[in-house]
Amino acid sequence: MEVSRADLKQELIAAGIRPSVQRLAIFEYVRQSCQHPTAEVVYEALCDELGSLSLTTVYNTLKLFVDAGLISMLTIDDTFRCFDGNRKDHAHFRCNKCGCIVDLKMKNEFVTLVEGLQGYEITDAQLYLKGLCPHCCVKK
Amino acid sequence: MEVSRADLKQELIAAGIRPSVQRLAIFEYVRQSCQHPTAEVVYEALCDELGSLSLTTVYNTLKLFVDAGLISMLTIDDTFRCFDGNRKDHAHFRCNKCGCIVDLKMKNEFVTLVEGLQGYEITDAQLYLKGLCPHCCVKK
DNA sequence: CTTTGTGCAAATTCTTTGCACCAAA
DNA sequence: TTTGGTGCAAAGAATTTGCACAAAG
Repeated sequence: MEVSRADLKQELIAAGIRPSVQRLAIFEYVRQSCQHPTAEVVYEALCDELGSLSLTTVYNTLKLFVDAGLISMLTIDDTFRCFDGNRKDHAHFRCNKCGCIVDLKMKNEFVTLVEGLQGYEITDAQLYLKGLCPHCCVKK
Repeated sequence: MEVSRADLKQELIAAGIRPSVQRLAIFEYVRQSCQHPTAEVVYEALCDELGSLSLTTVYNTLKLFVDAGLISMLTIDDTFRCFDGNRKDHAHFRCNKCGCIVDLKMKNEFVTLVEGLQGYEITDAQLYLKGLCPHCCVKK
């Protein structure tokens, strides 16, 4: 499952994005993370490693990746945006109690569920479920 | 399809919410609107009608309704929140070009599409599709 | 009277912008 | 040497908070 830095670098180049040190580090971090990090979290995590990094660069870079379709932005929590490097088709669940965000596998593609899409061109889809996660259900 | 003010008032009372003039007007507006208004839009629309109304009250009230499960909040556009009074199970589409947000009918419930929900308690679901609407597809 | 609702102004937070400096092709 | 990237400080925008006054039970 682990992808090499060289592969990630190639992926950036293929998308027409120059692989600067910052960009590659941010790309690697978001792609390998299972945590759906916010820009702030990415920044904190890479600050030391990179020696120099600004939050502005993180914001710029994440936006660049989203626009290029390399990662996606989640708005499942209305109080912050987070980012997802998982390229597989999947849904998201957010626990109302502990705030965890987890990936869920799909039985089928999103659009199969929707009627009347004639004439639409769909480029992105997100299914957000909210409630209580198994852990929080128990001690409810 | 049109619901009377009296019915909406009863619905508020049933939810344990006192039907003040402002609350009833906001509730009616969001329920009857097909436009997925933002707090700002609700405010602008009702300012004249009510004579006195503050944006704070609109924010407070919409939050109250969402928490009571009377309406839902959409985060399909990451730059603003909007609200939806449509109680039927449906998905949303947002056009990347013109910004319109439209309701889409579902063939099935959201959860039927997702695997591994054992142990989860789902209280809310949103399916967001993005791309180009038929109108913008044509003149693309 | 006592609790609840409203609304102004100020504060907060997340994100973007303008601009100067730096780095790579 | 020209184009593109980074990062600081400041601006911007959406939402929330604190507090005083008004209204309803």
